[in-house]
Amino acid sequence: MSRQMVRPGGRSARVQAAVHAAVRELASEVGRDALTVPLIAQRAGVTPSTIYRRWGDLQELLSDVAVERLRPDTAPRDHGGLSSDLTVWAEQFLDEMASPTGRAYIRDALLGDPDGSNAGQCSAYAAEQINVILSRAAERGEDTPDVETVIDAVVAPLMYRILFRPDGLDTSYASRLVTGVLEPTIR
Amino acid sequence: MSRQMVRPGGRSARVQAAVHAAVRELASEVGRDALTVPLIAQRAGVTPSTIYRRWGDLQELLSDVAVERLRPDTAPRDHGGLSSDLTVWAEQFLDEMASPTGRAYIRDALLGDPDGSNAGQCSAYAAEQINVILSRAAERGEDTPDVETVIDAVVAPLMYRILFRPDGLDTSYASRLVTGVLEPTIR
DNA sequence: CACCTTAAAGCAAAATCATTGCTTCTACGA
DNA sequence: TCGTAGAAGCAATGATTTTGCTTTAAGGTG
Repeated sequence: MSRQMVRPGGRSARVQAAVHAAVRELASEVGRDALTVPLIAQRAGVTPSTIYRRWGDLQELLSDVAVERLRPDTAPRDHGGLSSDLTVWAEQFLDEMASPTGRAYIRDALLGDPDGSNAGQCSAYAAEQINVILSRAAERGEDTPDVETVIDAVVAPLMYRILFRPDGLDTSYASRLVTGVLEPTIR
Repeated sequence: MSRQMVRPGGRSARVQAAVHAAVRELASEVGRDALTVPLIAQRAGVTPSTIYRRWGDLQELLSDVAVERLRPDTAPRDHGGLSSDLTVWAEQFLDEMASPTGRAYIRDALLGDPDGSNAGQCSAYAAEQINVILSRAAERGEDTPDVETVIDAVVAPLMYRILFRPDGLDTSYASRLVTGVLEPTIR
């Protein structure tokens, strides 16, 4: 019943692809805020009622598209050590997510998401990336925190600030968080 | 130009109060998702165009109301010690925010918020509460972390999970986070 | 391979919502 | 007390959303 569970390869899949493509195209042409269901439908060669019946409303559609765009397209780079792997990853995560575009995607993903599954997917992407980094480090014999710890200590603070306090964020904050989780000290 | 900066005591203030009240009443009567601008306008004894002119759209109005409802109505209770003060506060914070109602308010606050000021206000509320707790502890001579640290280590993880992974949250998670920030240990 | 079944898409009308120009009201300052 | 300007009301217009019904096509069955 999930929106991703359409009959693959059939007309439904074509419509989904066309609609998603239309959203991405129009978002870059006329801007995220000018999107409307009828506009998207026209570009996708589809009737508006199809979109309303499948996605419910514009927000849910945008949420779907946002999750798709927030999926990492590549495994985190290997820099030969846990510390640099995590630092680079966190800095890049912050860069991408704190940009106006990134914030818009995050908000879209959170918004049209009654059951929280889309937001959960975003979190799962981050967890997966971190898991890759930690597993690699463990194979090297490094001592590693577990994924949940990194999420609490790095991802959560980054996300919190991106969403609630977008000012004064820079990459040094990300690296400080990573340092904090990797080198626990007595305060 | 902020929405709070209306002429106090005049007609504008009455309208604002009536509209906010209408939103709260209707939200509990027909449910958050059934709210529409015309419905709210009718209940508030106001024309829809007034709402559109003043707030722009439904989302911004809901964002305003949400921030108002997320404002703590009371200072955190004093339990005589930093650890219990913070633990109780964090558990209550989680309770309120993780409920369906609380999540809806958070999302609304984040949503209709082009400039991020409403979300920033929410964060400021939490920071203020924590500041009260920490100041009290400092006066007692307790050793305290600073507000930013508590936000990173307690508030951010709670918020992250509320927003991105609403499943499997319980009060013990909140107290674990508090313990973590107050009693730093070498992992 | 032809035929059924059914989920999804198209179509079009109706309802609802959003926008806007213009008028009227009222709080505030001189 | 009066003038002014910001805010609200009103009403017409335009856009979006919803809905009943029809048509299409994917996937299963004999």
